[in-house]
Amino acid sequence: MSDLLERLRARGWRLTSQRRVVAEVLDGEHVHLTADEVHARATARLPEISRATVYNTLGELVGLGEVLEVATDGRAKRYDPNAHRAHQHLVCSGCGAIRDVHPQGDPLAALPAAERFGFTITAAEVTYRGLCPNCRP
Amino acid sequence: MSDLLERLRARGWRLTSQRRVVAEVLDGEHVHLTADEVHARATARLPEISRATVYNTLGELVGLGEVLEVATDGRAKRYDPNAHRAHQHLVCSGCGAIRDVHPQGDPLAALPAAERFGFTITAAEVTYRGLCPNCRP
DNA sequence: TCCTAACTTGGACTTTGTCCAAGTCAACAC
DNA sequence: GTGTTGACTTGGACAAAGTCCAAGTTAGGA
Repeated sequence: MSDLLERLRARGWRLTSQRRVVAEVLDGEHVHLTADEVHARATARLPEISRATVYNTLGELVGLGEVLEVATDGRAKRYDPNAHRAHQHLVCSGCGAIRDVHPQGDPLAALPAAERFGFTITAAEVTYRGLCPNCRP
Repeated sequence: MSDLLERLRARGWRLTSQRRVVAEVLDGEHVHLTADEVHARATARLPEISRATVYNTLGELVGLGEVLEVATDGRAKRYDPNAHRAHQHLVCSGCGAIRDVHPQGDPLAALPAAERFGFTITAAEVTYRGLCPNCRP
């Protein structure tokens, strides 16, 4: 995590307490928080941090490629700090739990040229849906 | 499309002019309209149709499996009437254009049991991202 | 220690979607 | 046809998620 702060400083980021707290909240594996959840956890450490700053900081981290934006349900976006290892997501249709998963092969390879309609394709995002052990009937 | 109206009637749907108009607006291939776009087009044919009815009707069509909900960008959901042929989506990062595409193989097969964390997986949604011919620099 | 551009703040605003009480009407029975 | 009724529609209020801005604050270089 301090790696992250170092990288950001190296890119000219001004290291404020607000940004530090947001970066700390987003530390770990299988972290997929909404902006509001990030704000709630950040507030626990820095009570006066504003919603606008959380949104700004998340947007900057996404722009820098340090955090991924994940839209699994059409509701609030989620922020995933695991940006440096390619992965996909497994989502429980019952409780909304999210896990990072690593499918075999390159999902891009499954799309033949004839199905690309002249697009220059750069990424493939896969969302697996199902029921987690706790939600299974 | 009248097939659709027949199927719906057979399931006990009351066939109102509002529902008919929404179903007509959602006719075609590569249709991925937001609820607001559906409302705008429906209003052109039936000026007094309300937003609430458009949302209700779209929700019912999704519940009946006649229309798919697609969340490609964390903004407004899109509604895809092509629900009876399995397909994935190709999205232009520049202009937001969406195409239905048909990758080879079953994306579910790429996820090994060890990566399923005890989930019962029922679906895999793939979003390919890139630039369409018009948006390429 | 000072300066200043960059950052943060709170609140207003927008977009997208949901909910509800009251009014309307499609479809069935006759 | 006509009447009846429960399902459907409506407009407006409300909620959730996110954006924008002018004014105040501050990190970090000089």
